[in-house]
Amino acid sequence: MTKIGIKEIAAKAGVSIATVSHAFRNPGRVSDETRKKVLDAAKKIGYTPNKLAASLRTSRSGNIVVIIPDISDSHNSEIIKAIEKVAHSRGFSVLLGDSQGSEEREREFAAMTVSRQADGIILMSHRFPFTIGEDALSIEDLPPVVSGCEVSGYDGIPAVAIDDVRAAMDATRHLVSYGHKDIAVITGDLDSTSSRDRLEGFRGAMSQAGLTCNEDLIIRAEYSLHSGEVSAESLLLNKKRPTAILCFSDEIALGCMYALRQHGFSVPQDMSVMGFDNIPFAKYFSPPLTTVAQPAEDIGSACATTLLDLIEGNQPENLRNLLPHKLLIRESTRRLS
Amino acid sequence: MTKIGIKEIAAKAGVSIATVSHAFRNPGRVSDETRKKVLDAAKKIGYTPNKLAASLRTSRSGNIVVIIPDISDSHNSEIIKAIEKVAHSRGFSVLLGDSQGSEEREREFAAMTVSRQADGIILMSHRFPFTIGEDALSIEDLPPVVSGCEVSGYDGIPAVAIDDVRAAMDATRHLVSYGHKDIAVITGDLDSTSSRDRLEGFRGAMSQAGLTCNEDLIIRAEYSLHSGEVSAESLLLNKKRPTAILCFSDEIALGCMYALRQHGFSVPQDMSVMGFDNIPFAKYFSPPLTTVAQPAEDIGSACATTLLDLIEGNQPENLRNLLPHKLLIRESTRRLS
DNA sequence: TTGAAAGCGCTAACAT
DNA sequence: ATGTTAGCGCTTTCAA
Repeated sequence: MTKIGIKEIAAKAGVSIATVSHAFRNPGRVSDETRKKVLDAAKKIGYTPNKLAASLRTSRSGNIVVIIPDISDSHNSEIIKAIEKVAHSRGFSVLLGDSQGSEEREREFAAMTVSRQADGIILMSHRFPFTIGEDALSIEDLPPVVSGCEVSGYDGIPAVAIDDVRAAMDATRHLVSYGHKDIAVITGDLDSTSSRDRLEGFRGAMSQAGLTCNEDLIIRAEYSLHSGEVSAESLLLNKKRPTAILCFSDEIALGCMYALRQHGFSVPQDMSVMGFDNIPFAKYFSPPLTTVAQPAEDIGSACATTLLDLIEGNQPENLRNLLPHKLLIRESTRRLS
Repeated sequence: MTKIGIKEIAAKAGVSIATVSHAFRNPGRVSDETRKKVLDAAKKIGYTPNKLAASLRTSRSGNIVVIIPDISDSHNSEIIKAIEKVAHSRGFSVLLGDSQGSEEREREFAAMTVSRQADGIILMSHRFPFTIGEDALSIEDLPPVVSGCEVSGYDGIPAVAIDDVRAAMDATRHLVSYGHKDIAVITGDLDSTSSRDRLEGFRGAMSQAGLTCNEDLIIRAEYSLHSGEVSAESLLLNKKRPTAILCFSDEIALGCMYALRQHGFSVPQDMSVMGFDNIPFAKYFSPPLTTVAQPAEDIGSACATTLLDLIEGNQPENLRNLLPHKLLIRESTRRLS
């Protein structure tokens, strides 16, 4: 099979390569007749443009990379699915940057913009993968980046998120309204702004309610089933037991409920448990999980839309796009009587 | 900031551009001294090679695309995570091809190989996204493809999978050994070989046990929580109720248990439920789900390894790579007494 | 409306 | 060991 490119089509259609190129991407600049001729020739000969060559020429790869700590986390995979959907609809492809929490990998993925493999970055990690100066970059010539989870310390970059402080307050108030006073919390990584904000919201709501937080009941964990399980166990060792546990992710909450069950506690009779995210499984669990829903799909879409706008040269009007959260009261929390 | 490329480094280091190129990719062909000079210059000036240009020249994008019906399905996301891991370790990037079940999208993603955006395809969907002849391709010049889930009808392409027939037999035998005779099954899409194979395994094991399958108890569904829920409800309408339900995915099983609970049935007291896959949540569920574990991570790694070998010109020795499954008996099935 | 021609930044013969 | 040079396949002025 002889290699086929724009040249072969040009020959076949009896036009110049420039015309072939135009026929494909600037249909307006060629007569309908020639365009048809070209398209026919292309179809007949089975031609697909080499996107690499076009990308090199235009310095536009048509790819975006999404840097995400763990793609198998349910909440994350919902988001990335939404990202892919809008990217695809706008002619972009998405490169998967599962960093497994490693900063080095995050930087490698981020570097794909400088090696021209990607035109922009969606950052679902809390670290910023460039060092101004050291990467020989000034802040102006950072590649297009949007954060989907509140990067710490870089105010210039657009971010999409929920209001974590208020979301955690809402969650806490729910527990308080159910009569809980001894409330434990299992956080995510406190390096991330979102976890810190949620903790702040929790403390705020507690103090507004005139309740004191018992610091021994605040466990720092990771967003995973296993971490939830382990954390719950350590909580059970505490001499002062909580009556409710607020978990900063549904996976944590589910792991937590598992551990509780293993140790003979039933939820919500013996202890109330709340999650965060509203992953699809939350509703199906037994008991169905009370949680603060994040609009995962909207977050993903908004990230992608913002990034693509940025790539296409439109600054977003507001850098902080706060999406609404929603308290979902199901059956894992109960009113203390 | 002036545009910087290999030329600038060459100038800065006082060598030719060929030498710069070699310094980066054929370290053996330059003296240590010059190489150091080049690397220093590159570092000082903040240079990263333009991979697009290299790709165009070598016709190797360094990308693979994974076509998958739903990336937010837990089992799938485990697999894709493993794929990403080995791809990354071998210097490849992965393009996400979430097809949402659409054949058209699958073809679009597959076409990324012909437009040179990807060097190969991992197919987690059961449809083959090329039509020999129509895509003006003969079977020889298909791009490198490996299937992670038994594509129907294309024997030539390497596949990685478990032995679905035997896996389903093992599952069925477990149920039978627990005294179940009226066993329902909720399948996945029967267009897929794996679902059909599982069904075949089920029937085989039933007949080996001298039991007859009640066709009314075989429900065709999709691999999702919701589909499991709906299917279980339709099962409950049946006049002859099963004592056990074999689900062809854990998500189906979890959805199924939810529906059962909603209707006042408790698992496993009133009905036994089994899943397939062993997604991380399976163990954490209440009751913990009895299931047939698939080695998701190994499947992903094997797919990626095979594909990359293929891309690098090595034919795999065997086209069918069958990985072991494992029966995991937990608490969602009970012995009939 | 169409075509000629100059690259995009790099790789890899081939020559020195 | 290093340099010269001819492209990879396309886009895009600029001129006809």
